[in-house]
Amino acid sequence: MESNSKYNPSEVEDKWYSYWLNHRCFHSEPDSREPYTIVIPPPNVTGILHMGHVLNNTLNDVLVRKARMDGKNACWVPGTDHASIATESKVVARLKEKGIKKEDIGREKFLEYAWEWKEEHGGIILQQLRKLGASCDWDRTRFTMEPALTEAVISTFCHFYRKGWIYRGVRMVNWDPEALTAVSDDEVIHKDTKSHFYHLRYYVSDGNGNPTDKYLVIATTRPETIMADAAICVNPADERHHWLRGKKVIIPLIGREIPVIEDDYVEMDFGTGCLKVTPAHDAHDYEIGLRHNLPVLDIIDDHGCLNEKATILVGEDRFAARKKIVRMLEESGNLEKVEEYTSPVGYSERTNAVIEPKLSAQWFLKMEDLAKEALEAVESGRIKFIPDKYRNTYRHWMENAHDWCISRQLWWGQRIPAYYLPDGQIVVEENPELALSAARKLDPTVTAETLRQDDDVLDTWFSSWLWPISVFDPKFPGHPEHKKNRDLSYYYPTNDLVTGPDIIFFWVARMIMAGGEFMNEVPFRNVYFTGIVRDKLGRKMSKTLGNSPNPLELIDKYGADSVRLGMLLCSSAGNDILYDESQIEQGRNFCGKIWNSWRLVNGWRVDENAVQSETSRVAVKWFDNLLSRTIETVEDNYRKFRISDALMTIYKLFWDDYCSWYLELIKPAFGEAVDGATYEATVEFFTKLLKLIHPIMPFITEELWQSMAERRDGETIMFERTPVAGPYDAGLLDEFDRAREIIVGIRGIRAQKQIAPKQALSAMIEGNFSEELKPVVAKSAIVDKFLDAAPAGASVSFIVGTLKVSVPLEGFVNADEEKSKIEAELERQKNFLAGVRKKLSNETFVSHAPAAVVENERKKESDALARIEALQASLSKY
RNA sequence: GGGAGAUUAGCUCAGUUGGUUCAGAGCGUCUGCCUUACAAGCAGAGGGUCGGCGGUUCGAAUCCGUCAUCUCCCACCA
Repeated sequence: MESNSKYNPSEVEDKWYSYWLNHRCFHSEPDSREPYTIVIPPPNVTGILHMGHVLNNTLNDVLVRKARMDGKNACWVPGTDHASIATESKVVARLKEKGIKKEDIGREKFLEYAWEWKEEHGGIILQQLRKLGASCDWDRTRFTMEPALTEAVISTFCHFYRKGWIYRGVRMVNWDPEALTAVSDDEVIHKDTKSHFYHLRYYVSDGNGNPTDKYLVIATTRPETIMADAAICVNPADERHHWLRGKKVIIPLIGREIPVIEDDYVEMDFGTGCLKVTPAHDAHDYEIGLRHNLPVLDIIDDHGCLNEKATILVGEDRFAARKKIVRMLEESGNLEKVEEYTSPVGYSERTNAVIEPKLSAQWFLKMEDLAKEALEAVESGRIKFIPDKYRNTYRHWMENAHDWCISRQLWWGQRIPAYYLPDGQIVVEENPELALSAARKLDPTVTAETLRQDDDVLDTWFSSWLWPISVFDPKFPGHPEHKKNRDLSYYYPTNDLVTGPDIIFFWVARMIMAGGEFMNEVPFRNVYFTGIVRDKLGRKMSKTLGNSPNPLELIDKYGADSVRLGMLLCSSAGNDILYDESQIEQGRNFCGKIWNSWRLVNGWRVDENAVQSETSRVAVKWFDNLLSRTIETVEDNYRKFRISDALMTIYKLFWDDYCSWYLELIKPAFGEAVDGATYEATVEFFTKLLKLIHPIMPFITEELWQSMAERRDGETIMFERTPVAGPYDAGLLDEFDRAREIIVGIRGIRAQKQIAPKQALSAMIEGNFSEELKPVVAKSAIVDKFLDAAPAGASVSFIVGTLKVSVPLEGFVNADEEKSKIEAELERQKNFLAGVRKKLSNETFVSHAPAAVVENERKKESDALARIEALQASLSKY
């Protein structure tokens, strides 16, 4: 086989991905094996791949490929999320380009456009994931808004409605008076805005609706809302206002009486300590209104203009009204003063209009019971969070869970299956036909035309919380048949979920709830939380900063394996990832190293009759033991989800131990052949290394594995078994480490004294050093002779553990220099000894510390003494 | 304002229940090498009183207190 001197990922990656697809290597069907299941966190259907996806899906793929090689029936279900808000705004923007407003074309036509857009651009991200090497079972690809899943979602709504957990309630929404729609909290941008703080006098009523000469002062930024005031509120602990208890005050200009109430919400040292309560136009005020049973008076219409309930300035825009009313208040003597004031004001992301808090009817799902069970699932350890710290966050939220507002004022999504009779009664049914017949039972005159379906759609999370269930069985999850579903009963619960901590409540918690409600079983065992990918300056990646690289360009430039490795290198669980292209370069370098290490071995001439050298024999034995120990470490890393540690462990094994030490030891001299035994061992080691790193670097490992031998069509490294750790001799590994230290020491002397690498040296090793490893030292450090007795001339010596290594260097050594070096080392050792002895002479230490610790101190003492003796012997020569 | 977490080498991070020869890794840095797999490489070297102060302990990077700085989540203040 001929191999290029450089690894070229672009030639290799598409070839093997097609090969895997053609042989359906990613496809899974239930069988007798243990399943290993992951469902993808579904990316937005119109999304494109960014670095966060790369991180998340690389981790998913590593876990899936590892499980597959562990012999499990691995299944990774891909799919996309309809993402109602994000997708709808994209479609709206696209229509806007054509000069079309969504209100003008109506719901049905809009949805046609939206589906068109989805068919055209949807799922691009799934294509992009293939470039990364993701081993998803593409036959199982799902979409949260596909008909079957939509049915499940609708049935789920009906289920909870019938259970009495879904109710209609009033809530403050962010109203965009220009777009005439409610927008989500995420779409509101808070900007510090200069405005004014108006101090207004409210005169106390005499009890008959007439003002007295006493008054209180409130401070407000929105004087145009005073007509909607329902009360004045003060803090009960605020003695300045106790005289107002039980009093009523009169709203300026309109003369309406409102009570003075007390509530802890009011800050005593903010403003004047008096708050005007306007339940219809402020979320907090609404809450206070509920507590004190205040009336709600809505004086602003959908366009942001005052309506007839305001009684004055009717029809005026809210900002125009503000200017006018200030003048009116000034004229009436109610305006005490005006302050400059800067406060955060919410603006619509889409229209930049100032958001108006507006009360509207919304649908809610009761969280109490669901949250309780979902909390227990994590507290009991049935679900593990990695890292564990997120349990606190989760607990805090679950103990304070508000009811879930599940309605959204959008069109792209699953429409709420609630139907209104003309008289306002509501029926909730799975489809319009059922709804009509249910409605007719209440009112026989109802027709399909007069029965009106709710305009809102369901929150996207109301479909994605079913994801781990519905990808396997899209029937309504509460359906009695669903437990018989072969896929669902085999694959559910899934094993691991990899996701970001930002959606722990939106998604993770709710999947746990749905699992508990419908399956009586958690949806996954482990949740691995990734960090957020940031640039190397720690900034979030964003389009506006332009600091987000295009993953596809990176894959093009460096190869998918390099990108995967680069991402994993810096990704300990739960920590933010500071991405830097140099990490991907490191991945590319590693690919080169792997590639070239095989070129070396593959280029050797093998002589089956040659006798294995002692060096090679020891090297093979050592690496075999090391491989076993390292595999054990790697398995442990995987068990603890320490993926970057697993990677680093293999990386060092491959590069340092295998390439730099092992291959250099067994490398035949120029022109010579390698013996058969060594060659076979080396090929086996290399094969194991490829398998170990395959889950992380699937492409290069497949390419090399395929090229190493004749493979049958359809064979793949993907289905090879993870190498297993055999027993190993820890003593041998330790002794080899000592040999390495000796070698590094001698090389260091060589570098320091500028002795040519090829010039052989002799050395004396004093102490108990394995005879077996002397050939290793000889070869790696270019030592041609081991001396038994101290040489007469000048030499340089150093200490490794309890061994003393001396290298005779007549002619290279400055005696004074060496002497002072030894003296310095002697001094250091004496200080060390003194420290150890101080500890040992401390009676409390000896009596309190465990015996093993004391014993170790004694060992330190005797070792130090031995070293001191050796150093003094060297010194005596000078 | 409430909550959570962090601070260890120039950078990014490990450091498992306090105790294994004066704290580890990767990258970067410095020095020397075109040594017949790889200069995207090889060999070698330097680099930290573990954020400050105080405490517990025979013993603290590790436990407690406190201060400082940073990050994230939630609420954003009439």
